[in-house]
Amino acid sequence: MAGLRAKQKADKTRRILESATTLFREQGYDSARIEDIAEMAEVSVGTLYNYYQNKGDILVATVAMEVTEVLEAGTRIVANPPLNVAEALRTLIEQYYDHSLFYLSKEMWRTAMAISIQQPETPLSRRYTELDSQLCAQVVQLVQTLQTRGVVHASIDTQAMGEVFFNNLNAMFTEFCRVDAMPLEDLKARVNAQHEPIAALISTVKIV
Amino acid sequence: MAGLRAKQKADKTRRILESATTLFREQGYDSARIEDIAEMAEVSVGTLYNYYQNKGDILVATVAMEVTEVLEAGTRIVANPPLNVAEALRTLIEQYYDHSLFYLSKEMWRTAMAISIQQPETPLSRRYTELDSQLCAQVVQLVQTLQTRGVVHASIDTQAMGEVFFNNLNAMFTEFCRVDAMPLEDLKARVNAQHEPIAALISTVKIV
DNA sequence: CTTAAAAAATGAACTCGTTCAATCTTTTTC
DNA sequence: GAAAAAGATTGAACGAGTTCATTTTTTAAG
Repeated sequence: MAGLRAKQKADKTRRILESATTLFREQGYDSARIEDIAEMAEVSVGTLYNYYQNKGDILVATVAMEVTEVLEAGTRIVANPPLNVAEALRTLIEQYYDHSLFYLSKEMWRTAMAISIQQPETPLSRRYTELDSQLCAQVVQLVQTLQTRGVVHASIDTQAMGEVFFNNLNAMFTEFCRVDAMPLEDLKARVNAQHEPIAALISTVKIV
Repeated sequence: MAGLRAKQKADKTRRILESATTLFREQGYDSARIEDIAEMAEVSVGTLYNYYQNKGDILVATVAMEVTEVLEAGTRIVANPPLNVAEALRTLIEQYYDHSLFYLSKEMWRTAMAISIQQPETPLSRRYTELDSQLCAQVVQLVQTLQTRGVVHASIDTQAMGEVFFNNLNAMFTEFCRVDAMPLEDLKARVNAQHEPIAALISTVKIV
């Protein structure tokens, strides 16, 4: 039996991640004790620490899964975007936002963001930062594509423009997570209100 | 002696804050133990907890001091800004950035940001968020003033534009704090590269 | 000035994330 | 197939933030 250990390892990795995610959602990150996660995953506390460096890493692993899926869905939109700046931006961003609460609660997002800021040198925080860069690159790519297709003025610096759009949508998402009472629709409306006038500025298609 | 207690209280509050800030800077936030902070401030651990809710609150108190000073300095710039969009933005933002490392190290900023995201309901985190809003309002005010003075196109939505500028400068500052090796000058240059093309777009003064 | 009430200070005890020496299981070697 | 080597598991012990019943200090009342 060549892969016995490998199989057991994969199984335990999954069980720990699932148990943790369940408990994080049910009782919140802080209240979910490592001991409880280990018990639910049917491993000892020590074993859990052989699979994840620390409590935060378990959470960031879920985030990585989440962002990876969003990136993939985004690729399709960027490849063939609506030929209207405001609408294209809105489509991509709503895609991001709609997916964001699939695996993670607001509280889990807040904790993940906090960890990635506070300990930027841990492997999983590096991964988080890298995924963020990829999301940013995707927004830049969208603006670039729109320029190539002639709906964004040729004079526009697509790199600068895309980065600013991304930093804004990201900051607004952070605020959304901060305020438990804010619904997704408010977030979308507010970001759209910010981006629409700028989209009009850089668009070749003028609305009368 | 009417104000004996009040005087002692103020004195202890200050001593705790100073001791904590010193130790945070010297050994980093995590390594500075509450026990050591209490000892340096010449109070017991229990007393320290009568003055601050938890370790993070001591740090956020320092941040509040920092941001308050920056806001004040910003008021002067906004009242009488350079009559050139890119330059006005650059002046205000460099003011923010230059002051940012006066009381706090990058590591302290990271921790403070992490706390304010993760526990948004604590009183001092609310204060942090409020100060952030004020900074944002100041950037919006700058764009507004520039529009009133005729250097920003009348058609521009100054609220949206200011918010986007602020979210961007804030996101870039966060990244600056994440990367220990990044010098202040790089941060300024990068933000300027992002804002300059947008400034040109909204400016009435065209550069040939 | 004495005494009662209120406020503040104290530090031992508690919690929970994390570590690591000892033990057990799987794989490899001959 | 037995023995040795490598890998994985375990849970008691540790450290640091936080709490709270008790003690001490200050203020107010008579």
